[in-house]
Amino acid sequence: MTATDAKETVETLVDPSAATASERIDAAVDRGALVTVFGRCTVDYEGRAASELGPGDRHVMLKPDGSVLVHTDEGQQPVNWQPPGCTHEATVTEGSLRIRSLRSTPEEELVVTFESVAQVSAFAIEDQRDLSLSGTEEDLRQRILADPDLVEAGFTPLATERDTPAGAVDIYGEDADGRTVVVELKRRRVGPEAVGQLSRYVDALERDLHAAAGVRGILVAPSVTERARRLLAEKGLEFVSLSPQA
Amino acid sequence: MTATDAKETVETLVDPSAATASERIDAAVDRGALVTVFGRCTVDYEGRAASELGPGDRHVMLKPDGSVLVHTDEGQQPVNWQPPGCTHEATVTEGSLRIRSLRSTPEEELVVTFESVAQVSAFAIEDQRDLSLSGTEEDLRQRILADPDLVEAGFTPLATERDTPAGAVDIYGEDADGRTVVVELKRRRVGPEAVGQLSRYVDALERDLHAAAGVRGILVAPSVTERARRLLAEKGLEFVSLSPQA
DNA sequence: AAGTCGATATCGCCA
DNA sequence: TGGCGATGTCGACTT
Repeated sequence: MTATDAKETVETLVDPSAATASERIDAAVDRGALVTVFGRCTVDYEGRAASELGPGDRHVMLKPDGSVLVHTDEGQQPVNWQPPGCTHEATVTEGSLRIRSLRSTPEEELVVTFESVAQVSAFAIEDQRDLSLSGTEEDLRQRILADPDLVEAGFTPLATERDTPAGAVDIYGEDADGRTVVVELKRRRVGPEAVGQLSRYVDALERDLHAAAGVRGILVAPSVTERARRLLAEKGLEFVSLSPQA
Repeated sequence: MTATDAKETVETLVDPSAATASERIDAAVDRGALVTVFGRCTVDYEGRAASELGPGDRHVMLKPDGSVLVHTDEGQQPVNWQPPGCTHEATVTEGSLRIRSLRSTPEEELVVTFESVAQVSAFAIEDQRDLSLSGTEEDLRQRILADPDLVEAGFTPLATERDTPAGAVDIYGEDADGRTVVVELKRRRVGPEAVGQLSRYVDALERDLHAAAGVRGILVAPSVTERARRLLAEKGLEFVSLSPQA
């Protein structure tokens, strides 16, 4: 029932007993393997919220960093999970395989109880994880800092992440007339929330600087929704269409 | 190299050739199985953003609903993915297994190229997926509707999800003096963002109702950060401490 | 299909 | 560790 490849990178059990599954899972977790269990199970969670999930076929993944993912046949998101930093424990409880995952701060518990186990696999895994990602808000920031005229002719950035009582402003600067400008960046089309965010920063800076002259607020994004456009107009805020990519 | 359990719920290949892996993956996807592939691979993504991921050991999951998840040894979130609704295709390209996943609206492509394949599994999966979850914002709403005095003595809810030009208000009602009240609910401790949201609704309603008398805004959450507390005070908004659970 | 907002959001950064 | 905001956010619901 055990198949191990030449490099010992994978160990797989098919239809293991609860006792065998439990032993192998604990051993694999201890040696830092990524473990998967497929079978019919129920799931109970209690922590920030609480949930119960009745019987069904699920794919459970235990990662070396202490995270747990319970996946059904649908959805990109797991139906239940535990974040990194948890401790896992596999036991045989009333004849069934049970996997229990605990974390603290906040206290959270996830329990998966198997009615049957079709497969258990343990993978030796190593990864440099050097993901290079483009098209982010940071790329949009760099694009503007390299050429501030993209926002407006004569715009001069003075700081990024400038702190205010309402949070940090993406780009803080001044226009050709020397007026203070707050720029809020979004990598994609935005709705009312982004307007609210910009508005908060403008209010906070006007209070902070005693700027009776007024602080200009510019939302930079590829586009805005109709509702957002109206909110911008009502607040006297501006919009400049720009994408992270040229 | 093939192990199939009595119920044919799982089919697993260990160290398959690229050709064998490719065939079995396509066949399994076609029959609606959940497919996992473990091996050394690179990942390329292009769509809303773009990313490249160099060689490393990863666990790839293809779901029957068309989603793809690429997991490394760390993190609850996949390092790369594709949402439900994609079409998958496994091929042998230049001698290597390559899995390509496509979606439209927006156009997005994910390509996983394997240097080596340690294991391929196909799982027959069925699930009712009847998750019962408690401790949500909806629970907090129900708690208040059942006993409005929890917000304030004499508070009368008149509508939930009442629409305004700035979005839908969680609970819309009036106080003992007949003044309009907007209640924004949060299931957990909140920061400046929630204050901005409540503020937007209050502004929009005052404009909408020509309420010169003023609209009261109440944030209901377990707690608020210091910054949020100050923003509430500056905007003349109120806070009531309440959790989803009694 | 697009808009809007909740989420056990997660994740990364910074004080 | 908590606060704060971005995310290829996802997912659910409504229009």
